[in-house]
Amino acid sequence: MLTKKELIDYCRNARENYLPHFSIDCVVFGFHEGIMKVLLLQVKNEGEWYLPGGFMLKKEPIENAANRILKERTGLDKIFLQQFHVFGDPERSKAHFEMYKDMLPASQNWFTNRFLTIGYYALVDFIDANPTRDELSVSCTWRDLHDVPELKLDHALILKTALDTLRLQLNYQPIGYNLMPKEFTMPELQKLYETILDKKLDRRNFQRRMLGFGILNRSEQQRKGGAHKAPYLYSFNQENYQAALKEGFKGGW
Amino acid sequence: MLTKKELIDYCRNARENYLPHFSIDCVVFGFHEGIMKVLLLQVKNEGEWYLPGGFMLKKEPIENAANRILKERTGLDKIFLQQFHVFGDPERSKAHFEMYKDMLPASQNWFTNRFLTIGYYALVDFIDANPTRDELSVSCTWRDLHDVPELKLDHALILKTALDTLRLQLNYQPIGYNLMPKEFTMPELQKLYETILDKKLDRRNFQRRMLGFGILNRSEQQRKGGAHKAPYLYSFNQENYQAALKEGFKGGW
DNA sequence: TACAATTGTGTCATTAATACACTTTGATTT
DNA sequence: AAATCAAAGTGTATTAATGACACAATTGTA
Repeated sequence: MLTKKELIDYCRNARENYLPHFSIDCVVFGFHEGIMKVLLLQVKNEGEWYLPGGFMLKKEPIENAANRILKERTGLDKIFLQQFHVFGDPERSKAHFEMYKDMLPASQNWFTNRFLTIGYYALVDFIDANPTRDELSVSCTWRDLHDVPELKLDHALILKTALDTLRLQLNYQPIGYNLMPKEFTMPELQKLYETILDKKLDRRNFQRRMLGFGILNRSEQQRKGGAHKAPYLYSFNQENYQAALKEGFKGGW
Repeated sequence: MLTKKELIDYCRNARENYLPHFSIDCVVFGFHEGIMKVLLLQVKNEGEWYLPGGFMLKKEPIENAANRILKERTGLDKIFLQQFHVFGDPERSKAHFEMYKDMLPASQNWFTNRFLTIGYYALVDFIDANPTRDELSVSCTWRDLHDVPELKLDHALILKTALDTLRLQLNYQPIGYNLMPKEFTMPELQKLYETILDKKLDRRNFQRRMLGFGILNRSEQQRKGGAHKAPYLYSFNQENYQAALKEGFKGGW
């Protein structure tokens, strides 16, 4: 919770620079070696958690704002980022900013505004990220997806919707480009899918299907050094990958 | 184009009632007997066309606003309505409201605001609808999807995105509930799909697949009176239909 | 040198999708 | 009343995709 002075400064700055009534919330999914986490921030003095988010500069494209917010929290740039829904329940933020209600008159109080939030989800390799808290939080950390604490506002709904959308997306979009190292093995890629879907897949059928998409190049080299049979290395075929991102995989009608 | 007096009234009313910077645009697809149209309005004195849209009351849920706008333009209620994207290019409305720039100071001029628009698409039977113009338009009419005039703002992009989303949706969502009469024949339903996809489908394979979804009940009766063999009548199985709307049809992983 | 663990590859059975062909029916024509 | 036409019902052979499963190959370790 902010002090009155902090609140005044925060609100003045916000009113000057940001488009009112809009916020952006990012569900940042972090992957690495079969682990899936989500980036969360913890509110100062309260212990509650929330999704990384922020506001849009008055003349900033939405996409840029989402990228900027993501860069501020993770240091990462040019990552997979996708708008998936707008959450606009008029009461969505009311209860959570009650405490600021009497500190400032409503006309100056940024937090008593109604906010609609545009949900984005991002996929990153959490090894590359450098989680950085914002001015309202005490910490910014990766949390295991199976161990997500209570979230404030409607952020639990936002997270769930993002996950549902991501899983649906797997059916007609390639993923993995900046989640995997340049070269990776098929079992490694499979682990990514299993992690997102939270279920085991058959090794052989996975390989067949994945190769069928035509977005992988197999290197002549193999990954030596493991304790067992050396797996082949693959990389994404950029041309086909980008094409598939646009066109989507086959599908239905 | 509005006169100065009209502009002043319009802006005063808007500022009092609506949430600034937000608009909603609806792509209303109208179907009937194998014809697919889209609802468009024509600007007063200009001839340009645009999608039905409007603003959100200060405390109104987004969904309600979209429904309200749709009801105002079509008289229809409780129809399939789905949010699909937010369009937020900071310059998206600039050029189109140039003419109002000098009529009113920016602080009072609703149109010089930056607007982000939330795109919804709706599916209706255009026989049921009663197209009604809004105060900025001279007419509100159904236009054949193959004969869409030049649209103002980014409405051509919005329309295209809606259509792409709808076609994708067909793969994992049932549609047709308020587009078909209570009872309909399989060829009639097929025509709906063909119209949306803009391509011919095989009669026999369509039937097999559609029945496989399990959302249809076949009536004992047949539709007599046609010039040829009497087709069976089907209706949607509400329980399964609603379930499929929520769960989606099977699909991939 | 045998072993354990992991990867590569293949096959069979089942299901889904595609491409067709023939029969049935009911009004219309002769 | 019989023949005809056009639309609808139903079926089948072929191909492709998916799911379930088995075995051989490789590599470091015991």
